[in-house]
Parts: sequence; C-alpha cells; structure tokens
Amino acid sequence: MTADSLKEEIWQWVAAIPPGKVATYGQIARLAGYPSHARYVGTTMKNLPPDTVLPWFRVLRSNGELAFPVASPAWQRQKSLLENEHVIFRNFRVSLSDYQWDL
DNA sequence: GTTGTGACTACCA
DNA sequence: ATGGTAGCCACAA
Repeated sequence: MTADSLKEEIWQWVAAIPPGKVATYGQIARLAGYPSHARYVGTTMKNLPPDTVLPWFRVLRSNGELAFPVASPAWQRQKSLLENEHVIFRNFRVSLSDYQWDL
C-alpha cells in the first residue's frame, strides 16, 4: 500500500458518516484498517482544503469533545455545523451514546 | 539517519 | 471527575 492510499481510505470513511451522526478519530482509523493511526486521522482533517465537501465536522474525540479549544472560532464553527443537523451539545460536548455512527 | 510535533487514546493516580 | 503519562506513527525539518 502507498502513503496516500491511507489518506484516501480516511477520506472515504469520513465521507460516509451520515448527517446527524458522528464518529471518533480512532473509529475512522479502525474502519480504514489502521487502528493505531487515530492521530493521523486528525492530521488528515487538518490538511483538508477550506472548501472541502467532506463532513470533517462529524469527527470528534473519543470522549465526545471537539478537537479545538472550547469557544475558539474553529470550535464554534464546528459546533454550529453539527447543531445545524440536530446534533445537540451538552456541557461542551456531544453524547456519543446518542449520536455515534455505528454500522 | 535523528528529533520534534501533533484536530489521538487508554490507563492510572 | 481530572490531570499526567506513555504509546502511537506519519511527516517535516
């Protein structure tokens, strides 16, 4: 396998997260077949172009928090994108038991 | 080669 | 709950 095929696997799985659902970095890594690459999933999201169509905002930390510092501009942007599709925040985080994507 | 750096995570005090 | 840590691994310098 090549280096970018992993990146493409990650893109594919992120693209597959249904609206109103969320996944974790570790979950995407496992689905892509590289369970130890949660960090790389984050790196891949960071490197997406600003105009990407990928639903990067549906990817969260394993505890349901966003990866950005609370109340930062990026944090607020991601929060509203999620709220737009009815993902509700409670105490600065999403309840994975309510919203996590499971196949 | 090596080193430092993360949109990470599981564990443990 | 919460703060620290060790493991993780692609990537850039």
